[in-house]
Amino acid sequence: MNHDSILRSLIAENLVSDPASARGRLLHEAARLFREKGYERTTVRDLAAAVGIQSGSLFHHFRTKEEILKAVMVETIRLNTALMQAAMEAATSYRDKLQALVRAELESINGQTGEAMAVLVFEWRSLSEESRAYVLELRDIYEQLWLDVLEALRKDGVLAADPFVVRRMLTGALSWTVTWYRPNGGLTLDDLTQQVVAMMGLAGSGR
Amino acid sequence: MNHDSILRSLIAENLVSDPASARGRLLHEAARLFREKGYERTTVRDLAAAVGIQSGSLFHHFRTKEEILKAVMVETIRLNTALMQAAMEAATSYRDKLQALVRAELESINGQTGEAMAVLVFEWRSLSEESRAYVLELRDIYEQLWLDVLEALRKDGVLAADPFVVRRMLTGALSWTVTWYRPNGGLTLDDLTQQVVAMMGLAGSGR
DNA sequence: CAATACCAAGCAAGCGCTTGGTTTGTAAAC
DNA sequence: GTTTACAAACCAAGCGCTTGCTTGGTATTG
Repeated sequence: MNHDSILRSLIAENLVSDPASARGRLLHEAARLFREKGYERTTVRDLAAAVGIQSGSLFHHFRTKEEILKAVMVETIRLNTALMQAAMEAATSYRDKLQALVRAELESINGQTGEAMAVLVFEWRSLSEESRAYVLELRDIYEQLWLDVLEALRKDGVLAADPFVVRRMLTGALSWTVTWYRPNGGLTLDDLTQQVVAMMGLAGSGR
Repeated sequence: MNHDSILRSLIAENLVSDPASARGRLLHEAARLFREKGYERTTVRDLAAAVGIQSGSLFHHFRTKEEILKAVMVETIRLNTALMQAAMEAATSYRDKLQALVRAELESINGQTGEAMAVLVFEWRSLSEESRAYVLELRDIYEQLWLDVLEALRKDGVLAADPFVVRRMLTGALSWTVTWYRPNGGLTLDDLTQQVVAMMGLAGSGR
């Protein structure tokens, strides 16, 4: 299962919007603007202008501005959970599974869904109580993928530290790359992946 | 030089505000509110109410709301740069210096200045162009402390990875602790420091 | 008696969102 | 193959409210 076929099946199940649809294009522009200026500094007029409609017309697609933020986050988590699951299942050893997870998360943060991932990291405070609860629920599924692999590595004696702590450190380190990593800086995502794995004393598993 | 004496000398040089002064109390409350709700969602009325004055009276102390954000950030960097410098100079070996830096940064993120540090991480987009340039200038001084130590460790062959990459990964991992670490969770900052150092293959240097 | 710190009141601008009505796309009815 | 029906998509206008900030005046302090 490659990136495109996973995306297509999620669209078919109505779990994420088709990027070509009106809704999909709006969500893409929203992610870009939220990332660039922050949710609060982005006005509904900005959002509307970005897709070439009047501000009032937005409210035929979403009931509130916050619902747009929620949709950006929810669809991003859904897509990346699916991508991550596929990347992980393709690997055989737990060491390779971890490397696949790191690579996939770096990809999701610095690739196509990067803007939306940054929104997910930086704008969660602008969510309402209920939206936040729902997003956290989805995030837990995502996080469990990591913990399963890290716990297996620990049982095998490959990992000495607490899986929870390690996962949290990795979350910070990887998501922070969004603030500094630039693909055309001579450093590939594979290079980065290698450095991270090496940093954990798990180097030498090939690339 | 301990924490208090460093703070006092910075106050004497007018580089940070006395926490007991009107300005200092306002900045402390501002950091708390910016952290809790975000800069944009915090109104000047919120800020004024937090220190028990009218919203208009704020503008006798600061010309704009943004100037308050800038002051929170600038004073926090100044204080933590000084604290970090002291912590580092107290250590003898480079390995111990790194451990001291990690410990000091965890302290700054999760201790007294934690709220302000979180603001520094999450709210920089709300700064004006000029303020941002100034804050970045101060940050560069701070970052150089880290790079000097990491580069020395690399020359000694203790560290295999690129100091820039390592520092950035550490920045992410450590600043992210602000979102999950709770001191009364059975995990001390010393424990965390140990785990970080161990994660880098530099364990066994005592605590 | 000057400077500092504050209050009470409110302005202009920008905000999310609503409203009433028009255009566009689609598909059945004739 | 034109007409009719109807919903979805959109526009133009603007309402009600909140925002950062200003103003003119009054205590408080050394």
